[in-house]
Amino acid sequence: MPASPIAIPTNARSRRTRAALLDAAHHILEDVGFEALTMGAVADRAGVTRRAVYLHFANRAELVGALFDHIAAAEGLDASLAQVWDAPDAAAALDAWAQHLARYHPRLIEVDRALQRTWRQDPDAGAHRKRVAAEQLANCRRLARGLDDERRLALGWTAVSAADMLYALISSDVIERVLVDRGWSRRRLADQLALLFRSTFVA
Amino acid sequence: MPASPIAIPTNARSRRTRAALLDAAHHILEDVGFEALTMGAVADRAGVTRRAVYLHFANRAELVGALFDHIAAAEGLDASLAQVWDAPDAAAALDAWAQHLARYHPRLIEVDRALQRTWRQDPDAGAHRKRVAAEQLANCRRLARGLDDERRLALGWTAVSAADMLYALISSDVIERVLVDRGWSRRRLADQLALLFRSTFVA
DNA sequence: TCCACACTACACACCGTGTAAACTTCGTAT
DNA sequence: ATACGAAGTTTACACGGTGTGTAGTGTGGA
Repeated sequence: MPASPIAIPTNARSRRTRAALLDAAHHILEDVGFEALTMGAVADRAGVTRRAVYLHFANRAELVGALFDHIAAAEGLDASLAQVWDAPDAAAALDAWAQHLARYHPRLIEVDRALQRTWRQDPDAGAHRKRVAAEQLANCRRLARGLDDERRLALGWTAVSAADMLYALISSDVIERVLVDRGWSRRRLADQLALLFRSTFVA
Repeated sequence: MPASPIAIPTNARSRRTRAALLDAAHHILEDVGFEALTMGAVADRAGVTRRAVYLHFANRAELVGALFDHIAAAEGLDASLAQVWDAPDAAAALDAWAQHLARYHPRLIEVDRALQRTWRQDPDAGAHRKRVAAEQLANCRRLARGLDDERRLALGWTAVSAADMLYALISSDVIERVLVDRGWSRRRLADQLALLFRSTFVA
């Protein structure tokens, strides 16, 4: 049994504290990195007992999961994605997708890593992982299907295989390797990524 | 100071134990995953005290670093790579590279993840990380330069930017997402990856 | 006003890392 | 063949993180 997650509270005081905890976690992640994201650190930063954190999140995995959604909202995931679906055609959507990745993903890299780590050691945390993966895959499918519908999908790809490959390429790791290890700018990442997508998937 | 690593011993007994430890670690990684790769587990499996592990590796990071090399050798990294450099031209080398990734990387995914994790929480472990990254980058540069020299590098890329992008695409994460999450076969991965590389980088 | 619930304070068990010191066993060089 | 030194054992610690238990304090909302 997946250890029922703690429900989001209706109570004012609770909601305040919960938000403070998520904000604290967010800041720790940005300022120090996910290694420092301990229950104690979050509690301290939120001005609350470590014990109180467990009144809001059953365990670290649950906190990190909630944090992901919190940050996605705070950083404007939906707004960033909207620009993709607003594109006039599928090829343009792919360009917008590259821009979206370069714009949005870097902000999520730390959480993403934290998530990756937690859900591996915590079989329970699989639910959240699955949800995120499903959302990402859905976006990729939409892109690939768009190309296919417009008959602009490159030879050698099907809507399914293109979606899978796009899904693989979302990996924060790729973005980090280029941004951090190789010192690219986001702008450059967006351009080169768009180029890669176009030459690979667009006929 | 980077806490000088423990030298590889000449002593027979030492070498035997050290090998046993690395083998034990290797098996744990394959059978259970890197979460189970604790000093205690490795010691148990090698039939040795936990304390003895510290006679061979200063800390967990050093063990994992050594393990990486151990596995690279055991799984035949050099042989796998040789097939890339044997290719008749740069484009064929890129195909061979895709095959190499699909063939070799899956075996290293677990260690790679373990490494990623350790070197983040252990500033000391940076040395090993740098070395691996440098080797990977050198390979990518060689591929990109090969294309460039043959004037077959696609528009929009330079030898440097192509190398960087190839380097980013090595990420075990990409391979895992497609192999594990999407259920691709290695064969399929190799083919689609080759296709991606060719259409992106080869004029 | 009063009650449930959020939160605190303090305490505990558990696990993993890394270190310490005194002891035993094994390899090997003479 | 033996004696020496390195490798390995045993037992024990300190430390930091997670997660739980429980009695008591405060605060929001009806």
